Amino acid sequence: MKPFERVTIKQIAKEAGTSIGTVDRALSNRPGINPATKARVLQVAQELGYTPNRMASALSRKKVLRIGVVSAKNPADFYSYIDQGITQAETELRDYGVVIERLYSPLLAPDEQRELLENLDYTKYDGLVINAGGEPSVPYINKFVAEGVPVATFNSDSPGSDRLFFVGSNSRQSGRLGGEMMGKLLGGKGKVAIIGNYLNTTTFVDRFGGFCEVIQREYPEISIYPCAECYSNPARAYSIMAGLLKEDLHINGFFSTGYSATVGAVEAIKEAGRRNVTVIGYDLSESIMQALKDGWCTSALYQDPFQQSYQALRLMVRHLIEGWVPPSKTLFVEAQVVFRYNMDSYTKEHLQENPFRY
Amino acid sequence: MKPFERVTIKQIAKEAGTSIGTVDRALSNRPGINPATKARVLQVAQELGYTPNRMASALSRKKVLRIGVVSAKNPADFYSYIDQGITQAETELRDYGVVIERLYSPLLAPDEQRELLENLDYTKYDGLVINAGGEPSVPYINKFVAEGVPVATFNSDSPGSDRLFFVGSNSRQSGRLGGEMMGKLLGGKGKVAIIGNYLNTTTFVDRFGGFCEVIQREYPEISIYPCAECYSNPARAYSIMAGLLKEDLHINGFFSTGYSATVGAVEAIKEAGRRNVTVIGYDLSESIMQALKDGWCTSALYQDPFQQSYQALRLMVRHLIEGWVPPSKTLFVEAQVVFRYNMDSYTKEHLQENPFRY
DNA sequence: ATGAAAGCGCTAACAC
DNA sequence: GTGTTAGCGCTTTCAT
Repeated sequence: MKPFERVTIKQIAKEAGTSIGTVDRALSNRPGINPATKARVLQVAQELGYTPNRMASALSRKKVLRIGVVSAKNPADFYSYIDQGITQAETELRDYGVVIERLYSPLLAPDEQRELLENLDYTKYDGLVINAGGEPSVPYINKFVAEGVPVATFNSDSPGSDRLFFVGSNSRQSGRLGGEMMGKLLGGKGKVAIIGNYLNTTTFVDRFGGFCEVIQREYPEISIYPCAECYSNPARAYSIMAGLLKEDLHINGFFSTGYSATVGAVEAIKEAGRRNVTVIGYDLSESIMQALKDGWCTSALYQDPFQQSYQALRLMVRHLIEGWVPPSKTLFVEAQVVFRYNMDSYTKEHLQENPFRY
Repeated sequence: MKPFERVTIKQIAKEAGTSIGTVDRALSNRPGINPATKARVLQVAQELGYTPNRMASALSRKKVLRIGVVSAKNPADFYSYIDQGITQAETELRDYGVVIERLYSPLLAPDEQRELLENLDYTKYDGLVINAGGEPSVPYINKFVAEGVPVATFNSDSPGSDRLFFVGSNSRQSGRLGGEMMGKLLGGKGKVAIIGNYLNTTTFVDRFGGFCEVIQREYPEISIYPCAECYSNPARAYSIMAGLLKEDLHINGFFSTGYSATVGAVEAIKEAGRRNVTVIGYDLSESIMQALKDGWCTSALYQDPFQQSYQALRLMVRHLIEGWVPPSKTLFVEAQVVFRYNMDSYTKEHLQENPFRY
């Protein structure tokens, strides 16, 4: 229990033979300072190993940093995890004077997002963190940035935009992982069918591409059955799968690259009672967890939505407070491999009472 | 950009018709206050929805919270990850006036830890976070706690002690996961050999128990070959494995429940050129990652040591500052399933430049 | 261009 | 038992 030991601006002022006001001007890059004094102060700060006290800074700012989070409400199954990440960031960042405002549309549909962004009073915010709706959201993001409000995207990106960074998953990488797992689980031979939500989305293309890359290179005895598209409709995925299973094409593996595709596919396999097929899906929900438990789904690849919103917010605050800039425009959170016996960590109840996520 | 909107003690004081000093006495549970006034103040605080401003609190404390972290240096391969977690916690918690002191012995051997704890001037610390050495460390931990210095353990526990909580992995659960993966990767049949570091440690017993539980219940066609002990010596694990492979007992799976066991086993399999065996190991290192890449190791179960030290520190600070108490004495971090194509996220380089771990 | 001073919300020391 | 006051390190405003 000793007094604070960190270097303060006061010490720098003394050392540099000036006042704390001037030190602040130098450190915070504010105008009204002689370049020579500025250089000297910076030099001293460097030598003393000064690190700013973020708490004192936030306290004296006397203003809150207001951050708007644009996302959706449904399907609640999925978005509640995102919301939990936001809540976590909210409680942690409150100490830094950060206030978060949720701006949710019912769905993450292009129209709904457009309307929301159209009517958004962006001048109220010091930063915007957006679960973006792809191409249609680009002009809005660019406008916000042009007007001086930094934007970060998460979960779903708007690649061409001027956003500062994107926090999400590496689809190509997770596709490769899926390929490897499928290859190993099938013992290197068989026939696998692939079903996706929309075949023309980059998410599908990347997951599919990664999957095929590995299968073709490392598991030549596994063939890939041409893929089907279910338009994010579990019922459609179900009927496609049911059809495939009936034809008996000796398919022993299914790779479904999206949430809805996984739900529908699993349902069909359960209905057909086919225990001898290996199913690798994406994302988690009550129904997928049940399938994991009952053995109708072999494994799920999960890209922790909690982490995506949580980290995007943390980094935006770092940008706003410390002027941090990302090393890359795209920041990937690790995909989690979920089997039956490590599934419990991802149930909603578990997450809610997880002491590490408070 | 508006002024702070949170309720302050000043507002509570005004509302309760008293001074901020009294409010503080009530809120911080300090003596010298009339029970009646205290109740009234608490009531008002409750009504106004007061949340303390941790920044202002840390600032005005004028003291640092000094936390000692007891751990080891070697094998550096492993402990450097633990150290990274400590560094992360250190930078994040610095704002809260937390100073961390590293107290590392060369190895985590009973004698070395005992000596370190014996000579530890625990009165210097507000809290101690210990990578404990099991039973031998219990009396020391109990003494520290008795003398008023709270203790938390991480990575390795001292179960019978008075520590506030333990942050580590759930061995039984990861054993089950290993069993499930082995069962699925072997297509439900075969013979698997198990090798561990010390057969009488709880870690081994739990991992082994979880593994057998699942294999016996769900994969009756898989037989388990009696286990071998390698005393944390890779060379010994190597010779055991080489022997087993030579005898040709039709073993097609290996489950190694510890780091050294995994390293040695993988080496033997590589030497024998046996591609047809499935190996599930524990932990990660340069050599294991190389084996994953070359296909000599199928998958590794990884209990993120970074998270263990990082979270233990965070929670200890929460305890010290907010009086938080854990919901359970044992807090588990999730085991990660690592294959070749998601391995990169766990390389040291990747972790170092990971923007989420700064 | 620079210095002095007020004050953010809280704790701790000191008066009464 | 209670009120008052002096800071913690920083930002901001107002003099100079």
